[in-house]
Amino acid sequence: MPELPEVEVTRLSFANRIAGARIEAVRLGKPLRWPLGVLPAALQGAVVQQVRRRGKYLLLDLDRGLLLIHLGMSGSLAYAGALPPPGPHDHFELATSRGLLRLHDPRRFGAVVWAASEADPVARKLLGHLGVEPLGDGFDPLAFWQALRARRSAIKQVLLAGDIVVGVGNIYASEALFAAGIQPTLSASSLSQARAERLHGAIRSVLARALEQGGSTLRDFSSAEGKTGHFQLEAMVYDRAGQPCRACGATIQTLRQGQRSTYFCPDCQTF
DNA sequence: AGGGTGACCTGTCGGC
DNA sequence: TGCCGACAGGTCACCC
Repeated sequence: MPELPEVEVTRLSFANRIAGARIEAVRLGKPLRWPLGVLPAALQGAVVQQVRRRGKYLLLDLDRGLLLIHLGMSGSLAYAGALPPPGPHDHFELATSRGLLRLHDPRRFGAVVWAASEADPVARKLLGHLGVEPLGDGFDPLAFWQALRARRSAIKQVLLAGDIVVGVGNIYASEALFAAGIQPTLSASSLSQARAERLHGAIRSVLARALEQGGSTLRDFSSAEGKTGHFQLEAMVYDRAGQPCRACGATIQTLRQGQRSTYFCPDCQTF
């Protein structure tokens, strides 16, 4: 479910409410990804100071260390004063002085990892290679083009790799490439400066619009306060194979890149 | 180092 | 109805 917009929507939906909460108990379900050490008993009694986001990771800053939460493919958080009894896919829960924070993740590709700090090797392994934040000041058009020039893979796969720019997943990669008029199979290194700058703008505008719409809810995504997203209703290409392009009427096509589906318009994406 | 592949998991859907 | 393969919002370890 979660690309940058969904993760950010999730963050915004509980960050203010959980700030200052003291962790009173931890409940674990089945193991998630990267069981990097057992969550330390020190978690108990720790106070959540703020919630940040880096790429698709949520970072809960505690008064001792930080908790990295990744939603994987199927994860979502819920945060409320009370929640229904945990189900078979609820694999992590914090009981705090201000309510319950629960991770629901059927496929268990998500992760909850504690690190002493961001300099901790555990945190660096997960965050250290990440590219720039697409909605931040560090996402520069010229630097983006120069980074792309060094990569011979297909532009779609370079976007997904996340080491140049973070947060763009399978939905928004297809959408941004459509908005920029670029064929997903084009080698990243062959983008002109003008096209790279257009893609830079497209990534920003697509992610910002998705954020405004509360993210995309394809199956079961919802924010920590239970709200679903609506961006999927205005997707131009994602999950629209065989349907007419909303811009030109041509039939939306699909192909596989790195075992992921890519959607594109053969008439609008010609560069 | 960049690039390609398989692996991790569970649920759902379409076809036979 | 039942079974079986393909596919689903991500990312890492592992090869060359």
